[in-house]
This record gives sequence, C-alpha cells and structure tokens, in this order.
Amino acid sequence: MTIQTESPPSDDAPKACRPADCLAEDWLSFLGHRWNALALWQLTAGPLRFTELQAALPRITPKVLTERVAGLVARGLVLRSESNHYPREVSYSLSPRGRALGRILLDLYDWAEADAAAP
Amino acid sequence: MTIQTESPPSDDAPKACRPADCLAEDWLSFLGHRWNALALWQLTAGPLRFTELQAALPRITPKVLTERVAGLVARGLVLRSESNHYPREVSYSLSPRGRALGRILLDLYDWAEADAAAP
DNA sequence: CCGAATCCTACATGATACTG
DNA sequence: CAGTATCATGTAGGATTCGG
Repeated sequence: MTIQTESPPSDDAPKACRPADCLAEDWLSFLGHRWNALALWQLTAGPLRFTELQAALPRITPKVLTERVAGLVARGLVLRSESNHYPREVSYSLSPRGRALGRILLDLYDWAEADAAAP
Repeated sequence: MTIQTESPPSDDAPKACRPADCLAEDWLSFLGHRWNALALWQLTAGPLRFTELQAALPRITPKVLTERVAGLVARGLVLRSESNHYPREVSYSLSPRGRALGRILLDLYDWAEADAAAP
C-alpha cells in the first residue's frame, strides 16, 4: 500500500467510493500507520528535533522514524528545517495544514476520552 | 500490535504519553486498520447486511470482513442484529457511539477535501 | 547529531474451499 | 446467507550497523 512513499498513482483495484471517501480513507490509513498520528500529536506542542521525537516515541527505531517523518513532510503536514553548522541540527514543526489536522485529532481525543469515561 | 483482537493487556513497552493520548492513538490505529474506517463510513448511510457490506468493500474477503466487523462490534461502534429464521439475515448498523465517531470522520473528510482543493 | 544501508521476521492480508 | 477453516504471501516494522 504505497502510502508513505509518495503518489499512489493507479491503484490496481478500482475504488468503488466517491473521491472524498477515497481521500479520507487514504488519510485515515496514513494516520493509522504506526507512529504517524502520535508523532503529529507530539509536534502540536511545539517543534522537536529528531532525537527528541525519537525519545517521545518509545521504542521507535531511527529507520522508521525517518520514514514516518518523511511521510509527514511529503504530505505537507510537517516542516523540516536544518541548520548547516556542525553538528547539524534538524528541527521538525507543524505546518498550518498540520495544525488544522491536529485540531481534528483533538476532537477525536475528546471523543475517545468521553467514550472511556462513559462506558 | 494486538488491536483488533481484543484487550491489549500489558504492552511490553511503558507508554510515555498521557492516557488520553494513548486512547486516541489506539483509536487511530484501529481506524487506520484497513477497511475499518471505510466499513464504518458505509454504515453511516444506514444498516447493511454482511453481503452488502462485502459488496461495498471491493476485494475484501469474508474472513477479513468477519474480523473487521467483529472489531467494530467489540468496540461498541456497530450493532449486530440477527433474525433466526431461515435463511438467516444478519444486519449491521451504527451504535450511537459509532454515529458520534462518524461525525468526527466527517470533519476529517471535509478537511481532506479542502486540502485537496487548495494545494 | 541525524540519519542511510542491510538484513530479517511476524503478522496482517488474501485466496480458496467448505459448512450450519 | 453468513460466515469458518486452511493455507499461502507481501510487506511493514524492527534490529543492527555504518556514515557525513
């Protein structure tokens, strides 16, 4: 399922859903992909560096974190800024679009909390 | 990641996030799991029977559909009603909780659409 | 410090056939 | 009709190591 790579051009299967549904399903898959949503959530508190993000995401390996962060950047949710002095210092922060999505996630968090509170 | 099965009892890794975050991450993983969100979405239009759901979810196999639907029911998002005459007729519909979640997904759909419209 | 390059394995997903 | 039962497989995810 070519998601974190880039464009899922022609999926083999003809999707029997309206475009908006496909879009949303795509995003949902992306967010459900392990670490993606959590990483995004961590960044809502402010910019973080690679190592900080790694520390915030227990047991994630650098390889996977690299992939996930690349996906978030590729989808325009996260911005990457790099200083060119040594040792280099890379910082990740939410784009406006990422913040907008973060607000929606917040609704989900509220829903989940209410759900847990009133079973 | 024991998610669609049932209780993820004691995750080996100590989660370094607030409870609400863990809950949300859990839900996000669940929703991102293939077919789950799409199945939920299909049911927002009204109750569907097993075969109808299968038809609405192209290329899903009965085995997987069974698993997914069981997960949705186990999480209290979907209700299952069965008639006991022959041939038997099972119908799936959203619970109030499922509908509430559906509304949040709708926000995500809107966001995704707006996102696609204004790149 | 921030990754890239390999290698490897478990699990989620699928295909197919069968049954109450 | 609404599922189970097997079997097969691809790939996401992880462990480890190395490099700019």
